[in-house]
Amino acid sequence: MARATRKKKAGAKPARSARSAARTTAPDDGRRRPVQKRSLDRVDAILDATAEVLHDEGLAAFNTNRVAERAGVAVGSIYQYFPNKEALVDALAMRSLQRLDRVLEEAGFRDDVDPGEFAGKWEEILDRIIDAVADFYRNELGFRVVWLQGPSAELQDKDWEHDQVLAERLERLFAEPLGHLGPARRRTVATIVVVVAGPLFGMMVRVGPRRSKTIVEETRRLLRGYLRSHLEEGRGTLGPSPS
Amino acid sequence: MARATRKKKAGAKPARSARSAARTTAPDDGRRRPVQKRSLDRVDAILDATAEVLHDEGLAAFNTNRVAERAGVAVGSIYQYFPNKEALVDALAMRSLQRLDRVLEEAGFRDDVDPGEFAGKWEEILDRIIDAVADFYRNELGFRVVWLQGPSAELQDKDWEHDQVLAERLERLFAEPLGHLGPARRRTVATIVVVVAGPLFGMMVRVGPRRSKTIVEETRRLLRGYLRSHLEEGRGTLGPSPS
Amino acid sequence: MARATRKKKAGAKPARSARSAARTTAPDDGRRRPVQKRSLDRVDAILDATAEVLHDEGLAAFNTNRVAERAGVAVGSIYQYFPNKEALVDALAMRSLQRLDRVLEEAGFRDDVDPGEFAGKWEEILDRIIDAVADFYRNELGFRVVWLQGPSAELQDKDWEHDQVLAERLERLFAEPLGHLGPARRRTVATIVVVVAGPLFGMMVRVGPRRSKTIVEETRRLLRGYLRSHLEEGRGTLGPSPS
Amino acid sequence: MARATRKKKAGAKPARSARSAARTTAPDDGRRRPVQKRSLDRVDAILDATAEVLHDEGLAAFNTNRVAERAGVAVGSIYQYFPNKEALVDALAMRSLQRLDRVLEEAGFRDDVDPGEFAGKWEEILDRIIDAVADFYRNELGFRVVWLQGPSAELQDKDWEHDQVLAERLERLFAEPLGHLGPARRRTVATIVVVVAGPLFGMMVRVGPRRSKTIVEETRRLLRGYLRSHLEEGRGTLGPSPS
DNA sequence: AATGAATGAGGCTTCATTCAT
DNA sequence: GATGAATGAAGCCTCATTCAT
Repeated sequence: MARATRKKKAGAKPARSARSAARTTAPDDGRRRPVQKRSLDRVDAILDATAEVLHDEGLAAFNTNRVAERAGVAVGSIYQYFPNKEALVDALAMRSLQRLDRVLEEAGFRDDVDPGEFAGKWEEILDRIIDAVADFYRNELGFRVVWLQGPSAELQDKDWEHDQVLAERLERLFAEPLGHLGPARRRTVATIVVVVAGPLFGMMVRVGPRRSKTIVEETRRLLRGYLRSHLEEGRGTLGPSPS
Repeated sequence: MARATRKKKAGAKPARSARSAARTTAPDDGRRRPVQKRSLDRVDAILDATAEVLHDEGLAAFNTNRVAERAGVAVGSIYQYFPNKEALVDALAMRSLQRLDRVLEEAGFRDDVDPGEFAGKWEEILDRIIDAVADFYRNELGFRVVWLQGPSAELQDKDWEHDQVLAERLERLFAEPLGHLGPARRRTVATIVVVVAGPLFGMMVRVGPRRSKTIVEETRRLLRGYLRSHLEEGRGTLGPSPS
Repeated sequence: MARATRKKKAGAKPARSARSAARTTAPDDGRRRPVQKRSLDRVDAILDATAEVLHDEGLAAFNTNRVAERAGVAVGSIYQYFPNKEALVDALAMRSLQRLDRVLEEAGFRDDVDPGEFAGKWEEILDRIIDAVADFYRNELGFRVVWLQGPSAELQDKDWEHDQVLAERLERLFAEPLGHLGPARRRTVATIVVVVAGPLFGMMVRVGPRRSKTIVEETRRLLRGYLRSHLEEGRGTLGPSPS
Repeated sequence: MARATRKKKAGAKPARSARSAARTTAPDDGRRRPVQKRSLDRVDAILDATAEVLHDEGLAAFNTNRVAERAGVAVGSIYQYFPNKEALVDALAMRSLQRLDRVLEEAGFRDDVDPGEFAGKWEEILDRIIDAVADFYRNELGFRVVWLQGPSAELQDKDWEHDQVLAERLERLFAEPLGHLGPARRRTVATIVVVVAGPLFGMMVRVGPRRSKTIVEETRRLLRGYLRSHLEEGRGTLGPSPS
């Protein structure tokens, strides 16, 4: 959940937590509502405004006054919840990351899944993930904006950490079928899958819907193929040929 | 998602690592000019300083006075050659891109190559490219800094355009063997190869040399596998199995 | 020139040393109220907090929120009792001044003393005053803080006025033995005694207890000597020599 | 001499030193010119403006924009020479202190004076000092303003240090005739003389010229008397009686 | 052409004060 | 009365850009 990053000297009154991460992706009623509506509380409003400003006007035009204006609050209110300008971007990033996690989990990429079970249907899950994340990239304004535009060194670290978490999860789920690779290589393989996916989703957003569809298919092929090549090697010389 | 990680903060003028990639590798005309040195003219010095400041101190600390100081010139001199601050980053980006092009061409990824000939030895060329670009990423400070760190919207456009150029070239070289794909899809496939390569090279730089080697191998496998899967499909049911 | 030295910076809630000097020493009415405690009512709590903040964190860090926090009340409550920030410092100053007056009166420096009687034992009373005031300076946090640190122009006026009141009282008590001086000069002499005493008390607080004792003695000598020189002049050529 | 206090990160280009401390007090031509004229260079102009603002509008109204305005320079120029607002006050204080030193030295209170010689004419020198310093207090705008109005904790430390320096000098000059006091007590006596003088000079400035004259006389009497009382004690039981 | 001091608009942040609860 | 979140004016400081030397 979005939560102000605070470093103030004195008594920290943590911000009213902004939750409702799922809201974003829940196909409430069939009609996809414009995500990023007027938020429930001020923190969300401020983060939404941050995303909007970054997206609409760019990093250069991103300043506290602009954000306050867009959020419909006074500048001072920003500092009630965030220690400084940078914290805004950080918090937005974290909120997006957590929303992404939610999306991934709903798509079946979860820690609590039985690895054996997962191995049997990973291709199906991969498909669902691709669709869900593509959707997420399209709708979560903050995500594109922060991660593709102006990540600070700290954010890049956070991003890398998050990638590692996802890679670990992937690794765990494939631990057995990829057992023939050493743990180090297995980890690298998992990381590559995670890392490579990013720009592909980015492409999907950038291009029109028609081409986007093609990219989804190619992403599927690329990732499936890569994983399969490793899985088959583990299974012996002869595996079933891919469709 | 993953991008380059940067950590250093201030001071510590690191080995002025910008090494004029183009010149370095091109024994242009017999007369070897002093390579690996402080740049020959002011513009280069300024761009080198730009890269250094961005790399060592981050986007936030990047300003004209800092650059002038690092470059050993007066602020005013910057404005002799560049209309404004942004132009510095743009120029650095373009210089890096040109150097990358040079590296790619030297590795055999050229427009003037005969497509037929290329088809026969593409895997070998791909390997050479991977090695060469990995090297480039490691050594060209400006490249990492600008492209992996804080690309503005404009730069992202430039980056995308450059990717398109490379994708077109790739597409042309593979025009015949990938003929069974429509031109649109063929273009997408080529673009994906180009786009996906970026973060992989980024990883190579980020991690230690040992793991970097593994990533190179996996990159090879990923890209070869992807291209091969398309190539084989075009060749009929049975293609020669890969080594 | 010399003024109180302050060093501490943040945190470290020191023993809430404000001790309601007036109450402390005045067994007002038989009912002993809890002394040396957190102040009894909000106004006192707020003024105590004002003194603490000024003392511990300095004038720059002195603000209404900080005071409210330290006092354990809401900012709004400050405005229940004080019209604005400045009024806090003013009120603290006045409270300290009143406490000082009380101390002086207890030491025998009173308006209701008979001048004749006073003339006979002024040296003894002066000694008592010096001891009592030195004590007061040491214990009354607010006093040091406000008067020795950053008195505004207005406060300086108040200080000056208070000095005048004390000087008048001194003048009245010495009216007869100093009759040979004109009233104007008599007034100046009295003022000088009062004004000069301030920094001497300041020194006593600043230095260690050993040196403080020496300063007390020298202060005694300085003031006694000064007053005596005028008194003797009035008494004719030959006065009894001092011990 | 006034000199910008700089703490900048990078290459410190010390400000154009502002000298001409003496100018202030030199009775050039009999007519006392309004001291604090338009200064010779920017640093002096800025410090003069600082003094003026502090004096005319008070500490509360003292802000960088106001100073820049008064000095007739851009805000940015202040930061060319001073790291921050506080440094302005510090520098002003130091400039004044150094001018005071100059005045004291011209009045004969110097380190290079022979102690024996000094002992013979100390009363005369004391008179000259009192006159000169009284003059200085009256004319050196910055001095009154900084030392009597808003000294920060740091400034108070500096002030105390300066007092110590003067006290040491005094002690040295009186080393022999006050030999009967231990060094510690001798030091205290000297310090008291220095410390007590401050508020007396302050008074001289505050009151009208008539009363000021009286205060000068009383100051003379107070300090002479105090020093004499110690000197005579050292000289045996019977010393020549003072005039 | 080179220099770098000067400029001043603009951005970040603080904090006195208000006022709805 | 008490509370403390909200407000937004005001102040500090930075830094892109100019221009006299």
